[in-house]
Amino acid sequence: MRTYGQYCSVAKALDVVGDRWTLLIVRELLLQGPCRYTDLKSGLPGIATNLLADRLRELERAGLVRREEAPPPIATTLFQLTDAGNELEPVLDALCGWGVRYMTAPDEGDQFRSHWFSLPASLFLHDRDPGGAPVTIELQAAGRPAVIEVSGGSVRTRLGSAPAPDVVLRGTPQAIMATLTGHLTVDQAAARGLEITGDPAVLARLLPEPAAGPS
Amino acid sequence: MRTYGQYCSVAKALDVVGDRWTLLIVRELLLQGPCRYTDLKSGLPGIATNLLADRLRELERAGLVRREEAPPPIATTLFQLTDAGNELEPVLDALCGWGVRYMTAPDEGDQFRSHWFSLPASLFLHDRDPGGAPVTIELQAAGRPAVIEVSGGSVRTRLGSAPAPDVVLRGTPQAIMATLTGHLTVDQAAARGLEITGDPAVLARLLPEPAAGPS
DNA sequence: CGGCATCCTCTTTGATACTG
DNA sequence: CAGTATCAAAGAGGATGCCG
Repeated sequence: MRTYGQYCSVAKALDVVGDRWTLLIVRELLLQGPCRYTDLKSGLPGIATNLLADRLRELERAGLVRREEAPPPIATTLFQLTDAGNELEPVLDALCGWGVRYMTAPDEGDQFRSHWFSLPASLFLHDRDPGGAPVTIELQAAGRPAVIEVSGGSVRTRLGSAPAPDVVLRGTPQAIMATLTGHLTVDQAAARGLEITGDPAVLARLLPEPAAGPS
Repeated sequence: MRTYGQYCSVAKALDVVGDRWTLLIVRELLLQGPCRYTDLKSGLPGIATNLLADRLRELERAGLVRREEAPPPIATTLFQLTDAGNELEPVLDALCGWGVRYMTAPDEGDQFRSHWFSLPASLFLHDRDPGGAPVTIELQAAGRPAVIEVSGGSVRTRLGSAPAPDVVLRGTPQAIMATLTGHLTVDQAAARGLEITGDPAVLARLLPEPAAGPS
């Protein structure tokens, strides 16, 4: 394990989570909760299997990940974050917030997974009416649908469908992302192909004030 | 430039700043302001010079760093962060906050620079009496002294000495770090060799509530 | 299938030396 | 001062094999 050899908090943090893929593995475990090896691999398109195994071992040694042998009938290994691992969430949030500037059009060949909407959703959506009735928004992009559930002022996202969502957003990951992050207004997004059905007031309650310039 | 190929804000951020040394270079430019190549190298003990040159080029191409040829009489190149670069501060803050858990004893051979106190200082010190008189605290560890300046509720740190500091902390980087982050109370730190001179009330005004367990 | 380990190639890094 | 050049070592990526 190569370290920076600097007595600095940032350098020490990067000694532990600065290796390639490491923070993305933490992202998966944060967003998905306890995961099987195969779940991790499919949530991390592009990772080499030996690298995933290596990193999981390192994360375990560092005390960020705990490995649990689920008993039969499950009979599989589950990987989950420890407290120290969960406490990386502010780091992921900050990176997510800084990285949205690059979330314009996907690059050629970019992969996408619906649960990746979770971080931007909780980072950018805020309930302006925390006492109001709970609402759900279904997101339909490539792959599986996702649901944003808002209640009591908290915003949570999970994979799956809602029985009767208040709003459905259907379109490319890019269009949905731009709407969630406030990069496009609802009208602008609709004009670019985002299908919006349901109650517009729910979106007005949650979406951030859109930024100045369009695009 | 190797990318993760994932349409996710975190992955896109790491595509840009995820390489080894990159975030530490940003740290230096954030803490030190515009820097000469040599200043950067001495603030990044352990970096290979070709790697520093490579990274600076990449950071410039990515629009995080601007290179400026200072005219004579200075006649040197200055590297400074652009707005996009400066906006990485929340990422550095989050990493710093998460990394303090590893700031126990320095590892064998760890290097230290006094300006590295800046991040923990602004992260952990808070002025409980923002209307009170401005105060300064001088930190004397290895290398050059540093000064924490508190006024109008803001906490700033710079290299150098204060003419008449309200408090002087003198000791190992570890002892000072533990005190600033609230890992040790003033009394505990003093018992472990930290020399504290000046007005104790100033520290009480600024230091965080110390955590439960000692060490 | 789930959870890796091995083998091989290619790229990145680190250390050192040298230059305008 | 601000890098470039060189080279060995480490790490990443990809394919495939193995074992319960």
